[in-house]
Amino acid sequence: MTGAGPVGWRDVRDEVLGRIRSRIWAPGDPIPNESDLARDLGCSRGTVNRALQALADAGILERRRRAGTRVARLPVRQARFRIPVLREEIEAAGHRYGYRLLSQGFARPPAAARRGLRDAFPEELVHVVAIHEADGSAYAHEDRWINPDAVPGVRGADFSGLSANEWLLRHAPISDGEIVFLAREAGEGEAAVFGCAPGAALFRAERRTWHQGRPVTTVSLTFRPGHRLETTI
Amino acid sequence: MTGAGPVGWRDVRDEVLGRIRSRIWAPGDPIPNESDLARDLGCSRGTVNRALQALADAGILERRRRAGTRVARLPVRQARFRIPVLREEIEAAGHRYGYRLLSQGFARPPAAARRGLRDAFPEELVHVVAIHEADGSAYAHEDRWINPDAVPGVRGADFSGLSANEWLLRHAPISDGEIVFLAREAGEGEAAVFGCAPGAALFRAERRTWHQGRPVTTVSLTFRPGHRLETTI
DNA sequence: AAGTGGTCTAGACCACTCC
DNA sequence: GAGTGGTCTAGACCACTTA
Repeated sequence: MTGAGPVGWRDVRDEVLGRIRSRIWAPGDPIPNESDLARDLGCSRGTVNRALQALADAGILERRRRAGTRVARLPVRQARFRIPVLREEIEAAGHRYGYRLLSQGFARPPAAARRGLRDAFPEELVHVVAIHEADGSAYAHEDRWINPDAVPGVRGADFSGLSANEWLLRHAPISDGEIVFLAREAGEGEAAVFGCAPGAALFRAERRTWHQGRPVTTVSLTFRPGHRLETTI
Repeated sequence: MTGAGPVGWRDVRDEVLGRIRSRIWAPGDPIPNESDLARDLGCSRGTVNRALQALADAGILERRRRAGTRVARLPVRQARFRIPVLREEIEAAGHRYGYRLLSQGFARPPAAARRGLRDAFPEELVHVVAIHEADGSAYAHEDRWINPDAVPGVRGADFSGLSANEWLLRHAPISDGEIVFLAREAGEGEAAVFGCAPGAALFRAERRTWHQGRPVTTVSLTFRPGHRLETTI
């Protein structure tokens, strides 16, 4: 390295990436330790550390104490996507957001919903069904169960004006969650909501969240036909 | 803070998270600057910086120079998922992986595929169609177009034994990419491959990748009925 | 103009792991 | 035991933004 100018961690990252792409360092190969790299690149070890951590975080490098740093054999591609509140997603796309509460109650969840919550939770849960609209037509159908033991005050909440999603964001802390994406054929109800044929392929996201081990909510969001979830690597 | 013991950046992160969850710092509120926090928590500014950067990265905080750090009003949930090579995904699930090349050629892509590649690319592309199997039955259908200008040697590559996916991982560097997930109704060909009814809802991932602005490959992966993409928040 | 986060440095100690 | 990455520190300068 005889490059001029300041050396930031992004420069180090790009330099390392370049050496990997040009096969100077091939998949599986060890790369020099941080101190040597720092001397080589003309910066401090801290800067190299930051760059290599970013690359390890992205799956390009594998690092282990004492064992050193290696180029990953099969670079694990990762993608990340934001999960916006539906209202923001719709408004960001330039459409007018609408919300219609179909039902709000207190009931025993069916077996399918119970399975999703695992762990312990009361017999009866708050059940909310609603439609999110874009420019007046149905955008997504929401079917949600909320554990009142984990969310104080949810029994008295009114979800006719504010969606349960946004209400929960403000009132229920969350520590963990999982999401499942799948394709599903429209049932009679969904066909009516979306004005499509029964059996049409719909995109669905099922989300379950916990707070410190206690199930908080499980929600199933079914999107109108043609919905696409886009993300960047 | 009168806590004893060493203060690591994870401790700082957890302390800040606790104050947010207990509403000491509510959504939209500004939090103290890094120097004050460091003095308060009994550590150096660098440690605070690392913790706050992690929280900002997770969407919990919003930070801007001069303007300071605030608790995000609508915490943007983010999910991240790994995109494993299909062989690994199938083997990790405990199944036997199989691969069948259906066709490999050189052709003009249809309009739909051309649109996906945007930018400039040659008239004719390498076209690969294959099936990935789990325990002998079809798991995913792959339809891929590869830009020979961006991937030297792809014209002579043989994808009958090694999937194009793995071949490309070893031979084609990638700088950017995008993925789209959607639900789609099975056509005649897919119904035959998967042994399902035409019109069944199938989960599909479309991925496009570039290297330094040049399109490398576009691939459409259609999964067998019932496929679920799972991820963690 | 001034205050904030972004980053680099040089040094240090530690945890982990492989030999 | 020894070498590696993980992390903390104290200080410094800079870039950006807002008042």
